Amino acid sequence: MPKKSPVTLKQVAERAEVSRAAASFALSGRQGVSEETRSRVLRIAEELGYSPNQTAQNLRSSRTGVIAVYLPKDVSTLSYYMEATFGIIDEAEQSDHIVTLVPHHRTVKSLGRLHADGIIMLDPTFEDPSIPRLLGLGLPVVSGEEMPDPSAEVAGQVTSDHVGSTVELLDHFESAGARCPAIIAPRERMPWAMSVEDTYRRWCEDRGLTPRIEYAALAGIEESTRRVTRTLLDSGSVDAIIALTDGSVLNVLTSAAEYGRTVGRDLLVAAAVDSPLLGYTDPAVTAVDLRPREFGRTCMSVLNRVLEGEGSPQEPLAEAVETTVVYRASTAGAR
Amino acid sequence: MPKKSPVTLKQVAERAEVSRAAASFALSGRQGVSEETRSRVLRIAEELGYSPNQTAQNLRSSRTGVIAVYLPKDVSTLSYYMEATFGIIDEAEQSDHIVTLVPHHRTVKSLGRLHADGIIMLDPTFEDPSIPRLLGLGLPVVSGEEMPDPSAEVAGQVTSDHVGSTVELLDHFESAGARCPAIIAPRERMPWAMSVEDTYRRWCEDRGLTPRIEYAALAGIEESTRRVTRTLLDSGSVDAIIALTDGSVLNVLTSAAEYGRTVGRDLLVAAAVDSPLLGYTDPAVTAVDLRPREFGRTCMSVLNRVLEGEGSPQEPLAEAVETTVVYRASTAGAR
DNA sequence: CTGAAAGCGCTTACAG
DNA sequence: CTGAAAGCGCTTACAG
Repeated sequence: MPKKSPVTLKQVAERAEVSRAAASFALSGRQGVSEETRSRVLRIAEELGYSPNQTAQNLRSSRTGVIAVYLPKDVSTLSYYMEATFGIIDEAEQSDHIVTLVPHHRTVKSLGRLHADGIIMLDPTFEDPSIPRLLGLGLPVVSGEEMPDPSAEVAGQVTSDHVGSTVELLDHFESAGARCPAIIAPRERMPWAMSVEDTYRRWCEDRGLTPRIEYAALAGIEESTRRVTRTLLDSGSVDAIIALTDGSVLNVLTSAAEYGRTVGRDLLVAAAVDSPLLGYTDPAVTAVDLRPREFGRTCMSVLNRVLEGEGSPQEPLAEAVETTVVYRASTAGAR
Repeated sequence: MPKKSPVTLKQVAERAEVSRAAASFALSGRQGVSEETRSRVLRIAEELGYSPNQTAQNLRSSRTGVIAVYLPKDVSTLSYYMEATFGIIDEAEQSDHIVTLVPHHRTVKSLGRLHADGIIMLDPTFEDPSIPRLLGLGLPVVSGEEMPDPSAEVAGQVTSDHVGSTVELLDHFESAGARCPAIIAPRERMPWAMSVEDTYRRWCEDRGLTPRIEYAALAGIEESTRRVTRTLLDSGSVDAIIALTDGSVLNVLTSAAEYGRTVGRDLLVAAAVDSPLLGYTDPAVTAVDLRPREFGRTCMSVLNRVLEGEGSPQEPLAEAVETTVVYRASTAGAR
């Protein structure tokens, strides 16, 4: 296939017998050109298959046309992030931005080469050294879930109601007969997970229960989840578990089986993040649907508003995305 | 944070008291500037935190700096694609490209606005209407796994040895005592899956066995996998199953349990794609490690060679990535 | 070894 | 209502 060189504005203008400026005005819908000329230019542009050179447009408007998305490390098994990323992509099309993923191994130096109009950080973690570096780039940042450092100057923030969903899950456990719920949280401390954790602690406190919290590292989450699940089950009394990630909950099921526990009857299990897998495990697992696609779209639409000048570091834009608990067999209870 | 406008070449040149051209030469390591001048320019660039404006460079060199990656639809649960994408990203940094994902809903029109230097298609499927459109853009394409239409003019192709790994799995089944293996393939026809299927058919034929093949759609793969697994188990004779995707194999495990079959003993199960989950299910599932990260890197390095002028539609570049079967408890066999 | 100039494709004040 | 010109930041032939 011969690399046909793309049609330029100049060619459209020549064919339409107007100046490039006039052609540009016609295409952009700007005033200053007669209706007749405009429609002619549009028709010719269509015929020629003209598509403006984004690079030139970007240079002219001194923007990059790029949105950088930063995900936590070691999350390839979590469909949440892929869904959220596609949500961002959907919305980014509206503002003619392309979306690129920031690799994790980046050094300070290579980060300096990251040219973007804005950054979306999903689930920023406390220990991640890239986060301050990314913030230091001086680009507008929208965080999906809270920033680990609340003083970080983000232009916008999108959150889910983890407090509400956690209370709902715990109340559901309780009404299904559980008396000693535990949670398994990611070792990497992320604000959303800590919010779940805090909510859980408070819920326990209100009832005079001792919280039972175990941590599993995201790198090798399967292995560590199995280990901590055993720890929880060894203790004997635990009768319900919330695993914070969708992948790890599978390992809770497996470990439970080894202990002769029947999930959904004498051990209730739920996940703080839903995934397509969880509807079809045995038993199917109750989980919180965080609507990752919508979450991603919301992050990007907030960023678009920021890029248009809304919000400020003092008054960051904030949005929340609805969540829903999806009840399945794993929390049916003994009755 | 005040949006500090980035340092330009002009500023570096002025500080170094040379022309922009000289500064450019110094930075690019090109001849035509004294060593002394070069080191001074480099030092000043460093001091000022200069980073060339990619957009301007791209415009100048009439490239976009963008690689578009196209994934099959409905694969968010498959870690393979996320890993492969990050592999592509790693390698794309070498050639100063950023990587963007192509959304699926794109119309012909919006595809026209896809400005990229090249396209990497992972696991192109037969029925996907976007594929001919993407090919029609006239950009160099590297396909990860074969193209559905072998006459499609791709500039490069990266494959895994599915024939070898499938035979290895089947032989392993056989030596573990299985006599009637079946496979569950994605309904969306992809060349790699068909290659597994063909290999399976031939393997059966060689032994006078009747092939047992069921199909599961990627959209809702969990549900359909359970259904077809039941179909296979209802028949009674099936004693081994290869599920082609990592997500669906979990549903095979679940369904098997419902039928009172003990996976790893009276039912052997394996997956044609490994994932971190499979090492920690109960039992752990034998699977083919396709080295997705390396696969992605290879796709991008092939594309880089194409962009540098290697290969041609008549003589596309071809690379293969090694695979390894990872043996786990699900195929241990009765002995 | 270095500088002045042209140009990548676009948009937008500024004159007419 | 339209055209000529400048400029986004860079690179590279072309003169000196």
